Amino acid sequence: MGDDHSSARPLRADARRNRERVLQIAQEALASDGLTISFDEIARRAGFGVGTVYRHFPTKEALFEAVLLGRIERFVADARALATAEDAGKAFFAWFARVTEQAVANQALCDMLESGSVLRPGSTLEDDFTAALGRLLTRAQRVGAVRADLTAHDVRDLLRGCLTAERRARARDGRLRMTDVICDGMRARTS
Amino acid sequence: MGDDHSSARPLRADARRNRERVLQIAQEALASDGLTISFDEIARRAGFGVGTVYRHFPTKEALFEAVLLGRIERFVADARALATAEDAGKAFFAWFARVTEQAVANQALCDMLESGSVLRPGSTLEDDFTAALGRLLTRAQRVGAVRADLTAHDVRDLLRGCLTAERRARARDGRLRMTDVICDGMRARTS
DNA sequence: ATAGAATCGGAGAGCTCTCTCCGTTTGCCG
DNA sequence: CGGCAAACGGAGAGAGCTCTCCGATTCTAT
Repeated sequence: MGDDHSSARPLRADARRNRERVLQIAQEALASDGLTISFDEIARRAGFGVGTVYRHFPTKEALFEAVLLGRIERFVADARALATAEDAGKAFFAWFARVTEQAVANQALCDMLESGSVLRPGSTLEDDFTAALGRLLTRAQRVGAVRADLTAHDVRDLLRGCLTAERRARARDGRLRMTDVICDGMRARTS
Repeated sequence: MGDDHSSARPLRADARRNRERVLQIAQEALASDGLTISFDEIARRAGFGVGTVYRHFPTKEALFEAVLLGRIERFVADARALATAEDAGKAFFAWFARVTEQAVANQALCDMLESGSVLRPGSTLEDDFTAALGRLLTRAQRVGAVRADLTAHDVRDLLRGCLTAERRARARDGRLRMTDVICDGMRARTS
């Protein structure tokens, strides 16, 4: 997923190793500390000079994207895979719970999903995310599993809120899942 | 509220005027920009040197508390006033919606309610808030209006999440209220 | 009006953060 | 093994933030 601009020239062996190490450490640091962690701090934890890290990733944002974009792309892929499931209601709620579950364990992922746009303007990932979500939603609404007045953007916003709530609840004791409550709220009231 | 340490000596007339102006500007700045706004920026907007603002409020936090604490105290007071309402379910949901409604219009209030503790450690406001909320909740649960498995802390966390979601939704178009969905999720499923 | 106290203004200390630059070190190939 | 391109390290520029200090200014009591 990196910015290999491949076919240019293969990285020297030590450089490739170091690049991997930076990604590994950045991944851990982002999961525990979120997007506010400083670039210097990541370099320090990885045991490199800050210049070395900048050699591999030209900006802080580039490094963070290298770590996190794949995770979000997988959410989109999951949604697409579930778009043909038999039970549309179950598929929708399973996806919602799965995204929450994964994101809650990763501070930076939460920050990114909660923030205004997943990426710097110009990317289409945010749109892909909402579109894939929208297909799950529409099918679930068609079978009467989800309130008909919700849009994909509404669900997107509820997901943000769910992350905020669930993360807090987990920090306390994790007994009750806030996600359950919010999913219940999205269910159609037909029955 | 204020740190008047009254009965010391009355402020000079110009100083009192300036103090009021700082509070006024800070209130507006916090509502629109949230807790991340800088102290210098508030001084600039108010048209004062930064030293003047520090004369009135010894730290950034002190200024922010002077602006925001009263708002949160009013939420607590509202909850206490509603604790004797006839319809316990209606009282609970009305309070929840009221807090959301007020906070959503004020970025800094959201930041404060969503952050870990309302105040620096040592204050009891956070506890008062949760306790007052808890009384509304218990009464609503007793009449079967709210899921029995929710605790006051759960509702506190759902409120945080609701603010995140609702603020986003409002920024889009404000048609559907995310608060409705989350309140529905909190309702008992008895019927 | 005037002295003296209260208040103001803003330069700047000290901190953190992102990112650059370049002298030093290291891996690679003939 | 020798030489050179590639990679490394970290000092430091530059920006932003909180907060302090003290000379300049303004109010007020007499």
